[in-house]
Amino acid sequence: MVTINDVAKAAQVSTATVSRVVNNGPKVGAKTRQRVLDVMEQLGYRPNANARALASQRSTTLGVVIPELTDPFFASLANGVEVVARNNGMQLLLSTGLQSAETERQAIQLLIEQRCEALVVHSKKLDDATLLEFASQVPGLILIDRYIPAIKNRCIWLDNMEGGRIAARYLLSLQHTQIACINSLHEIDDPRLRQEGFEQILSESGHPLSDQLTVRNEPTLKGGELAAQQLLARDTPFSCVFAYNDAMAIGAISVFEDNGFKVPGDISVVGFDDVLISRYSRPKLTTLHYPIQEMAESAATLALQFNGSESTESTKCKYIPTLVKRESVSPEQA
Amino acid sequence: MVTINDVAKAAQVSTATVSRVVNNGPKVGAKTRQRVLDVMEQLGYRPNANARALASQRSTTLGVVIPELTDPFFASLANGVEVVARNNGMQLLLSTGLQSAETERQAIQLLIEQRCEALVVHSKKLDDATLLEFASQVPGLILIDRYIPAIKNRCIWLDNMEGGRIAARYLLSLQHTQIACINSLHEIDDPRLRQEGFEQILSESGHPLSDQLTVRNEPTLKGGELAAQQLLARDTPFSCVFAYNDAMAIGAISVFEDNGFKVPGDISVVGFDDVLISRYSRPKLTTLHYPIQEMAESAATLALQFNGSESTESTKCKYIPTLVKRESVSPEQA
DNA sequence: ACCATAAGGGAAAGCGCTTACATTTTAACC
DNA sequence: GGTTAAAATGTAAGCGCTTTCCCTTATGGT
Repeated sequence: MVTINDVAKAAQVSTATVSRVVNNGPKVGAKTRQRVLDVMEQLGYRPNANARALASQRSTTLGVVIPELTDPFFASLANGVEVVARNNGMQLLLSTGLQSAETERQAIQLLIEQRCEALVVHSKKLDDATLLEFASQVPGLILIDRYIPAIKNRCIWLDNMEGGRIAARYLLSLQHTQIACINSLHEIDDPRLRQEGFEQILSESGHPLSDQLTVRNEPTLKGGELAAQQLLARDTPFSCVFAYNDAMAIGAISVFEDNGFKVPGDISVVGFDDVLISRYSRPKLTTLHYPIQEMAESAATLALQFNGSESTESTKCKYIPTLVKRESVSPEQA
Repeated sequence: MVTINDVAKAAQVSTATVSRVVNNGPKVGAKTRQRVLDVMEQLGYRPNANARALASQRSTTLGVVIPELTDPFFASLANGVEVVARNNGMQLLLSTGLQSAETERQAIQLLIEQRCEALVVHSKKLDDATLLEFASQVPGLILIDRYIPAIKNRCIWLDNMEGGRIAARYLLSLQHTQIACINSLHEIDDPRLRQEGFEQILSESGHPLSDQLTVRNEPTLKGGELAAQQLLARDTPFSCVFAYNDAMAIGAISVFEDNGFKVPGDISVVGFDDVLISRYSRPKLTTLHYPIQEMAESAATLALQFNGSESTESTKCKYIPTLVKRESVSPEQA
């Protein structure tokens, strides 16, 4: 590969001047600049980002850790970070955590080794202590979808509990009283918090959530199908269900319909996340919008400025999901 | 950040020795190694990947260029590359091309500047000449979903025409004769080739594709809906449609059903790509499986070995889509 | 004991840049 | 034309590593 030296020689200037041209720095005469530019073009010069990063002590990469790329939810998250990277002329370095603490740790470490300018981390498996440790080592590290009080201004998270409340209020407002809940069985905060908020409102309304109508399963399409079957097998009537996420909701809907229940006619279903498929499904899914891309963008922006100055405490950290009414919920018509 | 020098000093060895330990190199005694390891641990040493890349002239990053992250198809592609990266202890550097020639070019250039060890590029907008130019500059550059004869062993592509043929044969085998086609209006090869293969078989069978039953639109859910409406408005009866991709297929299905046609009862629909949503849709979509993740893995592997030695011509470059029969197609029952 | 040999470890020269500082050129003014 | 300040360019010291030699010790054979 042609180096800055080759360019310097060919253009009969010092490497310093070439460097200035490359970085659009000042203090370069118009003629010289043009000559250097021409030589660069002609030689096909591509500055070595590694050397640049090393010499300048700053890099043009933005790192992001997500569990997996193929989940549309995380793809949106990565996308949000990518948008910010692009807007700042940076590159996206992506590592997947694959749902295991050890891979999550490795992913973060690798990104640190790459000396990313900033890091947006989605970690559910690593414990607070480990994350705090990383955060203390890396200034531009921001956690997304996670809340750790000690570094609360470096966390961007969704108010899951409020999400549960919103769903509950909505269902109650439509006169539903026999309410079911399909939750994830993963041992993370989200399922717990969503259900907690949900139950809270139901209890307050005098229609507490019945254990009979609460089931857990994998937070996937398949898991939703199984959960729906369990629910049906309980033989306790219900007119609506609050699902942990859109995938489970859609899985559940297909089982309900296969069993002769119309959605939303006989059973209303509300999902969570509002990922793309909720718009593709039939009926289109009523769900809680999780503004993940927006959150990711804000996380990345925050990460970038955190790295620079420690100021600007103004960023919004807590996001509230919003209800998106589509076609999978109707008033109770008993 | 603590550097190799700090470690060397603390462990009372030279940086060369530390380097050897880090790289698991030979020529370092067991005791020394352990001492260095301890110091590294204690100081929280993280080798600087940029410096490493610079000094060793090889990097641990694998670059990938895709149009966008949020499209599940491309997410799978990126995922395939990520898998290979992970298996080789490397990192994924991702750039999106955003469907424009200029951004595609920039994306590639940026990755070159990062000195990725290998590059998997999905480009539809850049012309052959530009791509050839890049390919000649970067040994480890592989094109995916694209075929350029001059560098055919560095291309991994799908036989779109054969895909069209397979769809056509299948539909014909079910006695369909009034056949429609919903295609993408993008000016790239894929739509053209798929339709070409499709038409070829139909013509051979004596039931050539009618212009009346061919419509084009954006290759999206919305585009599929619009296309279906156009088709319906044509007032020419048809019993099945071959859609450009799953999104269009699903969009079309919803319009058909909204207009009182049962799928597959009245109208059969076959999609293309077999992305996740095709399994979430109702009815589940019969479609042509595009083994994009597998192709991406193979592309990344190829890219990596190309970079090393120029040998191993054995890689499979052409992939054939396979028919996945699900629920959106039934025999003609006229 | 003696020397050959191998094994462990160090010195130092880069890798391709950036950048503070020094130097030269140019332009501007009286 | 001479003086200066400003503008343009060059010099060179790193950035944090890797890696080639080279040197110092053990080791073992005789």
